[in-house]
Order: sequence, then structure tokens, then C-alpha cells
Amino acid sequence: MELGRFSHVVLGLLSLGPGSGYDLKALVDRSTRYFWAASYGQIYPELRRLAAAGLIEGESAPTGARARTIYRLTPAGGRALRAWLATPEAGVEVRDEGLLKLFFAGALGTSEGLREKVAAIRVQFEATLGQLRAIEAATVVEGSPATRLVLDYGLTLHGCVVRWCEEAEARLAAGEHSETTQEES
Amino acid sequence: MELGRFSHVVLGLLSLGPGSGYDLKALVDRSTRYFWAASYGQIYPELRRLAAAGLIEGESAPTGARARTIYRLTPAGGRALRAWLATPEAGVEVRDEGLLKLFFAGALGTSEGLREKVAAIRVQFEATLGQLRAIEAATVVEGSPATRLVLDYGLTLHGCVVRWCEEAEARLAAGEHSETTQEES
DNA sequence: GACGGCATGTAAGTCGTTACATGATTTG
DNA sequence: CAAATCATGTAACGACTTACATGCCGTC
Repeated sequence: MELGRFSHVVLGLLSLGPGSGYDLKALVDRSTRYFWAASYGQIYPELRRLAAAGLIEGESAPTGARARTIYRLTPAGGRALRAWLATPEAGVEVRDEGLLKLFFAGALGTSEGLREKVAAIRVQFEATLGQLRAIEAATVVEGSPATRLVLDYGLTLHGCVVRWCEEAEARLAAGEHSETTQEES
Repeated sequence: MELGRFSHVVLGLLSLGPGSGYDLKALVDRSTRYFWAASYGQIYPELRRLAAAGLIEGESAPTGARARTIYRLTPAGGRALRAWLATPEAGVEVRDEGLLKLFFAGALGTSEGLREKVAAIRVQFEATLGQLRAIEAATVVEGSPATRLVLDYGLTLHGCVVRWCEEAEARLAAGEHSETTQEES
């Protein structure tokens, strides 16, 4: 059986603890979604495929009459996860509409347009930064070293973007947009 | 006619100057690809759609017997581009396999595994940073304020990630992985 | 005349989102 | 008892990549 990129996300999530498809979706939405989103349309079919392949196993655990299946990693699933973790190749794909708009903002003709697009990027990253801080506050004790490290990464990076935007906005407002030579290292 | 997200990329690229599908692909590969990639399989069909919609127009400009079509924005295309630029909504989507591996690296059991994953991220961002610096060196004079701003964004951000990785690696090597309380602001 | 770059395209397949459909349980 | 949340799923669509196919041009 061929494992897709998303298969490893499910294996990884289940390595943090057993859960239902619904649980996984909720977990994704407050963790990996910032660097790897997932929808129900992916999760449920993937759980079935992985169970059929013997990498995870589901146990029926209904709440009253409400059907519910809790999945957990099998030993084979754990091996598959660690094998994937051991491979070094890693790609980053980004689709950033805000940067795209900034990149093409010259078509607006005004330097005011540039500043607005930078501000839009800042507002968006400030919002995400706020979400990450809320997650941080809710995670003070729990969380593995790995997940805390990734949260720290997110906080640092979003902070960097916000700071860059503030500085760029200040420069643009000061009208220095024609000759900004880099002076620092 | 419905414009997809990619339509605006093509309109934007053509707003920087006319070009063939081949030219656009080459331009994407040294500019927007870091935040919005594109393949021939998207570009050529999209050029036809936009031409059919009257937002761009193609002019046959063969090189000898080699067919070649140069596209340029029409006034309607320019309006469509500016209308899109004026909308503030902007989303960011990221698929980062390196962060995913770091996030799940707890399954490796060793703190050594964590450091390796951070190092892998650093190596990758250093490589991209090198590419961005090469683009910067090749762009000293040309380039609009907007495109230079985006390049600066990329240089700053990738620098931030590399620095974060270096610090995280140092912390992990020092064995501080169990109790790292944030002390700074 | 071989190789690398120019130039255009298509077909198949993967990946992923959105919207829909259904129904149980808990909480205010 | 209404609304939010829990819980599972599918169908249709759109987005994007990969691999393939073709052939000209310039240069070494």
C-alpha cells in the first residue's frame, strides 16, 4: 500500500495518543493546521485506508447510541512513522495571497497602496500570533518537548513578520521607498 | 467568467511586462515561487482562458519557425488586477514537511532526533536564503519598490528561521530540553 | 551532430476543499 | 426545547503536479 503525505500526519497524530476522526480534526485545528491543514474529507477516508493496511486499528467506543471509533497506532504503524521521520527530505510549500498582493502592488500606482498591503500582512500575522499565544497559555504544562519547540518556532516567526511589517510601514510612511540600502550585517 | 486564484497571478505577472508562457514560468521560478509556485500545466491553459475572457491578449511573435505568443494585459485585465489588489482578504497556506517531522519527532524517543530535525530545517532555509541572496545580487538596480520589498521580506524571514534553528540546536545540545522556561518579554 | 535552452502543450492522476447529509448528546 | 457540540461520512469540484510528447534554435 502506498502512503501519501497525509498518511504520515495521521500516524503522527495517533502517536500522540489514540482518538477518533473527530478528535484528530480538533487536534489538527489547534496544532498542525498552521503548517499542515486537514479536512474531514481527508481524515475519514485516510483512517479507513490505514486501518485496512494494518498501520492503525480502530475500536468501537460508542457514546450511548452515537457511533464512535477510537483509533490507535499498531506496532507496524509506529515503525512506518519512525521510518518516515528518519528520512531527511522535507519540502516547504507556501501559498501566500498577502505577499502576492504586495508583490504586484506596483500596479496600484500609489506608494500608499504598498503600505496598505504591508499593513494587511501585519494584521493577519498579528491575528495568528494571538492564536498561538492562546495555545501557549493553554499548554503551559502538557505538551512534549517537540510540540513545545514547534510552538516556539511559530511564536518567533510570526513575531518576526510583525516586526518586519512595522519597520517597513514606518519606512514607507517616511517616504524612503526609493533608496533603502541595507546597513546591518 | 470565473477567475481562480491563479488567474490573478498571471495578470500580475503580465502587469510587470509582456511575455510568453515560457517567460512567465521562468519569471515565477525566480520570484513568486517562494510564496506561489506554478507549473506549465497551469500557465498555458490559464493564458488561453484569460485571452478568451479579454483580460489579456496574445500576439504571435515567432522566432524563425518556432511558434511564440507574447501576451500582454488589456485595459480590462488591468482593471481586474487592481480590483483584486484592492480586496483586503488574504490567506496563507503552508505545507511544511520539516515542521511536521519536528512536531512528531517525539516518536523517535531520543532528544538527538529533535536536534536532527531542527538541523534539517536550518539546512533547508539556509539553502533558500542563499537563493534569495543570489536573486538580490542579480537585482540590485532593476525591480520595483514592491518586488524589492518582498525580496527583503524573504531575506529577513529566512534569516529569522536560520537564527531560531541555531539557537534551538544550541539549547538542545546543552541538554536543556526538559525545562526551558521563557524568561524574555 | 549532440546538447542545452526555447517553446508549447496535454493527459492522467493526486491532493485537498466545500458543501451536503444525517443523526445523537449535552448544556443553557 | 433550542443551540452547540459530538460524530461520521460522501460527492462534486477545483487546484496542482508529473510525466509525456513534440519540435526548433544556437553553439560547441
